[in-house]
Amino acid sequence: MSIPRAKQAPQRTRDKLSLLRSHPLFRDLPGPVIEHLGSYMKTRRVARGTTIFSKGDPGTGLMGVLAGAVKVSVASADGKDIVLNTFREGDIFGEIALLDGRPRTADAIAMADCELIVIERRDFVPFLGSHPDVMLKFIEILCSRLRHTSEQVQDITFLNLPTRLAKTLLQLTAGEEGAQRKAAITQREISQMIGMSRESTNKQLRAWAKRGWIRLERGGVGVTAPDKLAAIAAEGFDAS
Amino acid sequence: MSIPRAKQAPQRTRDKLSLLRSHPLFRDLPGPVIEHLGSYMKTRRVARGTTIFSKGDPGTGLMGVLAGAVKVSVASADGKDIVLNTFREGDIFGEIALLDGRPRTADAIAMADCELIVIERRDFVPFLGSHPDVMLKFIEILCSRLRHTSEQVQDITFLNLPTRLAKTLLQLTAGEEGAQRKAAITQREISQMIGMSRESTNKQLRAWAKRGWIRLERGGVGVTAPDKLAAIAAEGFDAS
DNA sequence: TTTCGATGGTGAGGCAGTTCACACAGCCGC
DNA sequence: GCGGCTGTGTGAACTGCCTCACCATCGAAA
Repeated sequence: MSIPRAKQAPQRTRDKLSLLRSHPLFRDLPGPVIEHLGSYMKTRRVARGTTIFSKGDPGTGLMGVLAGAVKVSVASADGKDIVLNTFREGDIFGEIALLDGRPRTADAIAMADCELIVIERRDFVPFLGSHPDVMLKFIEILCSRLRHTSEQVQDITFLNLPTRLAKTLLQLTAGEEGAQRKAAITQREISQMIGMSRESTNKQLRAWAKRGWIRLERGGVGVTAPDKLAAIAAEGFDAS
Repeated sequence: MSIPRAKQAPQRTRDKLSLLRSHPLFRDLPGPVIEHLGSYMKTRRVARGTTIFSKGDPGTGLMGVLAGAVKVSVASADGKDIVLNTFREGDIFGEIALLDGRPRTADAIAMADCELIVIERRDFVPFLGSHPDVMLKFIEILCSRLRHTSEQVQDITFLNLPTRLAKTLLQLTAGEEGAQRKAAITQREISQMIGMSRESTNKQLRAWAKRGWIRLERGGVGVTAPDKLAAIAAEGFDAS
């Protein structure tokens, strides 16, 4: 019943080729092409907390998550962090630097032990040039990223702490319908996702825990009353 | 010496084909292809304040600015606005809805009298499919939009009012080196670009005007001491 | 087993920026 | 040339969130 420890070995639920075959980006490609791509890929295991790439690095390639979870964040001059995006099993990331060849604009850090795939830019770009259908898929991905980031701008400017927190908790635990919606994440990371201080975030979480809407554990949150949180996320204020 | 009124008729400094030929998206295309594209385009004149498209509209096409300026913004439930992006002569916008076919996620409003070009999605998508090189250009554009929006997230979360304001004033007046860097824009619009209240923005502007760093007119700002503003934008605080 | 870093919990105090309530100037249309 | 609208200017009161300064607990490493 407890939230799975992040440190346990990542489950190898899929391998390189299986990720390719099931990912929308490549799903429609003929088998030989997928195997060809697979030969370019390397896999990389990283432990929780590891920096996968840093802001300013030359963007060497495209990354995919086979197992684990990754956050993409930036740090301010005075040590604060904000999370721009998170990725989990089956997602790909790092496509901006891959596509435009410019330096990475953020850090990528493993939120749990991860297994990643890496495709180098020098291998991928020529492939891309001869596969317009894949380019179209990338365009779709970029568009959805853009919609996501622009929603983040709106959330930050329009919504207050409880609203943003409720929204984020629901997103974090989405996909685990039924029994217990829970997520393995520290409160500090949550605070960085919503762009608020750890202390303020903690106080709001406690308040909801006291009402029985969520359950708090070390390194994890469980949502027990998604409807209450959804109401706050929608109303824009905490109608206790 | 005064800031040009926004209401004056837009100068027709370029026509449809000239925009196409000079825009990075199409520059490298052969002449006949450009003329082919040109036959799909319509032009549209809109007065300052006109809503060009609204959030939720089906994304019917790609827009280009022949003359004037356009802001893309979203409104919150309680009437506040935030500007996500601005476009001026030679820019194209509305490419997200064009490319992924989903509804517009923001409003586009003419900041001055404008002349626009419009290419319908149904005309453009087939063209795109047979021009991978143009797709690559769009990928570049999307990447740079993404970098811009993610920088906006960082600015909002990390920087205070003076810093964001200084940065924005410099951007607004960039490109007008030498004599007088000025921009025709209302203070309310500036406040919406930096995501702060009009009142706070006004007070900071006045403070700088008193020091002689900027000049304020009705409907415009002139930057007289760009170096001072650059210092604030860099330092992150107002070291008077 | 002890120590130490990472995580979570909590209250007091401060402040940047908001909200509200005006007042006043230009500009536009009639 | 007269309302009315838009743009600007300004102060007082308020407030959400941050900062700071702790302490408690857990887990892993030494």
